[in-house]
Amino acid sequence: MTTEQVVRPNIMAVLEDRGYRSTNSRRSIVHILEEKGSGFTAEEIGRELPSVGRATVFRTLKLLLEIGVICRLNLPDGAPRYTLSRVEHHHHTVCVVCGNVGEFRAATIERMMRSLSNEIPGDVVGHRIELYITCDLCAKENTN
Amino acid sequence: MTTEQVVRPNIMAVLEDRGYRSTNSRRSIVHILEEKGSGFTAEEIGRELPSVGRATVFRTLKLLLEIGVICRLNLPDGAPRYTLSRVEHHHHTVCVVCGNVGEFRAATIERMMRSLSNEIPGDVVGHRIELYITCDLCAKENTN
DNA sequence: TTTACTAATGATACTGAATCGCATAACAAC
DNA sequence: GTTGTTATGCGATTCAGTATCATTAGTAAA
Repeated sequence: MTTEQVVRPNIMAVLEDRGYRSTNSRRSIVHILEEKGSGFTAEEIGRELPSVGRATVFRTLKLLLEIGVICRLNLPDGAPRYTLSRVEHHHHTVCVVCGNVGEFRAATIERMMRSLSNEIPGDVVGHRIELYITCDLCAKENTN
Repeated sequence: MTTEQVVRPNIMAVLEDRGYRSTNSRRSIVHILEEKGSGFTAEEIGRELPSVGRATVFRTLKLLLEIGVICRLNLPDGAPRYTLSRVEHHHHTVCVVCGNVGEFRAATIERMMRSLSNEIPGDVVGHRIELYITCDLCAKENTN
């Protein structure tokens, strides 16, 4: 399994490379994302940037999703949460207590998913795995 | 892997056993669910039952979710879809073309998830797996 | 460094899914 | 039937996300 931090590409550079403009709003949104890192909602970002329009927040998140630098997590309840995506293909751990989101990768899972393809009626084109956990921090707080 | 149909409990009986009333609206909603079986949205049900109030459709689906006879599937886009849940613990296949939802169970997955627990920081309390596929029907239509 | 083009923005209105509050209706037990 | 309570339908409301559109601000070229 791999949980190490991977050097994150300069997000604004990625945007510009794709022909998108480097604007004030985008820079400040990206800045917040890099601060927060994981598990933020669109609303949270809007709240921290009152000068940036609601629509722009959503537009920017959509853009970042498309170019793959963040990913959206549809938890069973509540608004979708976004996470900076550190590694190419990965899955998420979600703490059921505090809602914090982590990333992990496990080669064994990928191998197994590929072997499942033979047993599923149809062509498997992708998969998504979420692990629900109580994170170490929340576990500790509970025992105190 | 297990894909066989399992005898489904009488949903209305389950409701009544828990002290909920057997009402007209609930009966007709449950009836539709049993007809459709998988991959329906709340809106679809409401459309087929114009005499039943919107709120009641949502209330009933929520109730059925709570008692575990259906499950909700949050696909990356569009409204959540519901499926009758045939077996206790299972996962879903979603056709990326037609949106049809299937169920599967694989002991190997469960074993692996359990072994993953040792490598994840925190206590794993549950998991959710979705396989994205193109189903046989859609694959066939494409080649024609 | 101006000019000119066009992408991006913010404000606002709007959509669509889901929930809330409430007066009324329907159920279950007697 | 009578009664107490649960469930309902309606309409208003919330909340995430999108569409529209006039205006602004990047960008590249003159």
